[in-house]
Amino acid sequence: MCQIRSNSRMGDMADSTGRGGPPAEFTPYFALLEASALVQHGVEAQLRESGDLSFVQFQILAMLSEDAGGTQTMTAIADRLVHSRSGLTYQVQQLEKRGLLTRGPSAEDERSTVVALTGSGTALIQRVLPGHMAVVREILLDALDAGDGAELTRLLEKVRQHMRARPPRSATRARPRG
Amino acid sequence: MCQIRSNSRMGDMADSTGRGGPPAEFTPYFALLEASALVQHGVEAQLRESGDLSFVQFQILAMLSEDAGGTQTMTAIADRLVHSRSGLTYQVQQLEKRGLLTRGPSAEDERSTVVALTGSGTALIQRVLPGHMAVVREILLDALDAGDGAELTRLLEKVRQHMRARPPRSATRARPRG
DNA sequence: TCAGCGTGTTTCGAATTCGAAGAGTAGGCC
DNA sequence: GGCCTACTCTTCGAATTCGAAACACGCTGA
Repeated sequence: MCQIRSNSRMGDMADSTGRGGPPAEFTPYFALLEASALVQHGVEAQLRESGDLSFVQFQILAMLSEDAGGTQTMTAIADRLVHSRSGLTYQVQQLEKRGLLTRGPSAEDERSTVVALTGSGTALIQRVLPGHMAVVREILLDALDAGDGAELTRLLEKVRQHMRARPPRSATRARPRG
Repeated sequence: MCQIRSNSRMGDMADSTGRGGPPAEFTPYFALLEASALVQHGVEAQLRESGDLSFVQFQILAMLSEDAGGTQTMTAIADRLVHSRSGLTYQVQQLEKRGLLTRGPSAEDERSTVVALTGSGTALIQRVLPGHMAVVREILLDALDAGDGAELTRLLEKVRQHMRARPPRSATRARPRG
């Protein structure tokens, strides 16, 4: 399991072009990517061991388990995860093979596929969840006191809203008019 | 390009097991992963358009261009990126095919492979870099004022050091005896 | 010198990912 | 009704990723 070691020298990137640029400005960029990668790796190991789930699979099951009904359309799931539609189709198929969820037609919109958690799926996610949360605490939250956690959330929320506001660059490109 | 939509309800995960757990505690976790994914997607699109590079490939070239000599061993690169050794071998091969870098034996340690940037590689990274930094500013840094950026860096640095301090969970497993 | 272990890298097979293309439904407009 | 655009999902092929195993070198100790 390899990981980003340090980002201090990455800040010198600006030197390559302008020689003496403001590298400090980009430190949050590298820090963000590195921290995220480290967290995700740590979490993946635990999920694999405890429930033979990839992080993506866990996210799908966890998202379904949030709602009482435990049903979502493919699009609703894809919009919240970082995977392509085709990639989601693949993973949902895998989970369906294992009997953790089912797929069926939607009553409201016949184009849609409704994904629903099964009893096995519910049981698995509930079995995995405590350990998952423990690992998240261990590798991430323990590094922060309450104030830091709130501050980090506030900053990342700003970032999220900023990025959500701009077009995804490759989805639903600017309509010809209006 | 699909992305995580919201994380507010993911916080209810705790309800699935304990019913009424402290979901707010885990908000930084989801916010971190989501923000990172959004940033990375935005950056990838630009790199693909401007230099036909994946994010990983860009990272490799950028890391090499940091040092004046422009040489690194495979392990040194892998330790700083989030890819397996085998994955790094693959990507370095791709870049070598394009003439952006070369591989050769190390004088100091004959087990090592030394990766060096070529003139083409240097030219490419310097051509791509300004646009890359512009996109990073646009999608990430513009969301933060100077103080926020510094604060975010401080928090992520805490997280990084915390995570770097613990064993990677699957590398160099606990030795049989001290 | 030889065995044995740790380290550095690549090869190999399998799993996962994406984008583009295809099939089908929804809704607006004539 | 018929057409056209938008939306939903899946299939397909290609690229990328990983872990385990293989391979090679370096060091230590007998």
